[in-house]
Amino acid sequence: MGKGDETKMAVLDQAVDVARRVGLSGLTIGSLAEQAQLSKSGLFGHFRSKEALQLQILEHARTRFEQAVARPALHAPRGEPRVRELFDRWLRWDSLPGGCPFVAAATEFDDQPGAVRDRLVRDQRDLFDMIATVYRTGITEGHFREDADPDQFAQDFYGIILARHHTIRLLGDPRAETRARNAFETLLAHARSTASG
Amino acid sequence: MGKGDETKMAVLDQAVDVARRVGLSGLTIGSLAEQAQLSKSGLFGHFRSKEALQLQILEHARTRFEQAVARPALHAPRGEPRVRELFDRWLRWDSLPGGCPFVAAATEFDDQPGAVRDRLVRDQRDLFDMIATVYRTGITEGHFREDADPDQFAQDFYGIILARHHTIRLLGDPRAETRARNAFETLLAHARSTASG
DNA sequence: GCATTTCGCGCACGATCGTGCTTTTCTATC
DNA sequence: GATAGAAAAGCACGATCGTGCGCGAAATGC
Repeated sequence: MGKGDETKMAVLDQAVDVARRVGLSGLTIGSLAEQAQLSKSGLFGHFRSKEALQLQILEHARTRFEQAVARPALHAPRGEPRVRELFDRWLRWDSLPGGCPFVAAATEFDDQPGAVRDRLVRDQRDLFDMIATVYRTGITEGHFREDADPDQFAQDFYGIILARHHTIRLLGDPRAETRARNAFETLLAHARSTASG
Repeated sequence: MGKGDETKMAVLDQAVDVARRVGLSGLTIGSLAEQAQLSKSGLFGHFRSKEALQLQILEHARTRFEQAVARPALHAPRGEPRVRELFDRWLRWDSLPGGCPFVAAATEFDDQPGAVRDRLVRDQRDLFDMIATVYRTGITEGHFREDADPDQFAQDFYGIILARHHTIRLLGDPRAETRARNAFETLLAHARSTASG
């Protein structure tokens, strides 16, 4: 990896952190350059436009998410343990300073058509699919009821995370963490085959 | 109401709609003036700064929310019917073009200290308190279990709404609506005294 | 160790941002 | 219908936005 890619990666690393706090459009090239200790044009040279920068930030964030959440979760035993690991790691991911960058980006771009939104949609869809898939393996493992809808589970799963995200980040209520875990336990209990009804 | 307040209200009406789509900081005075068919300075004169404008947009949005969601819900019979009415109207509120403006503003400002954030925190807290209170009356009415935590219910309630918000607005998946209602029914079933365990 | 590519900086551009000041146009009151 | 006061427009400001060009410095390949 040459010098160029090296600084580019360093910039993207910081950019993802900034995007967590101010979002993808709140992020400005000037301020990002200042934080990276680069000139505005020096930084700009690595990306050919702001939109390209935003896209690469998303891509970089996705890589980080896969490293920190998705891939490790898949190393847990199939079924309920894997679902738990996924949830646990997701909460930690969202607990990093600024929260999950995808949540910020999603609310920013859900009404602004373009390449960024398209990319975001793809990522979000993959996220949902992953939850549903992990849940499905729990069904085949016999941990969960067979008559359950994995997509329903995915949306419920994500709702718990989102509610905690909002409650902690805006209200700063630390009990949101416990409530999220409570909700998750209830969700699991409802999904377990032994609790089927 | 003089001419001034009249146009001011008209501006705020449009501003809330714009804020639903682009948020409070995405909103620019120039574009808002253009949409309101006013000159930039003509519009600006009604508010003394952009922050003041943002605060008044929030205030206006809150008024609208109370008219469309909170107050009508309180006219429903105490207990479960009231909770249902609240949920139903909230979904309709979030289904207006651009979605709930508070969701957009919350993710925008949860990391930016200032008067806007303070105001937002107060509103969000009131929202949560309202859900919890409505739920509490359901306990005293004997509709819900007595050993339930109203704050837990509030967070779960809001999570269902948020998940639907994200899924519909970004992924455009119409099934999110049904899933949200399913989740709500499950939440209620779990809260009912007859389903206590 | 030199030649060549790459990288980063300085500078400048047009546009737009939020915000004031001054003037004109409209409203409301007598 | 004249007049005082409010409302809106016109215009300009400094700042910052994203973006381009050209040059020196640094890294890379032979």
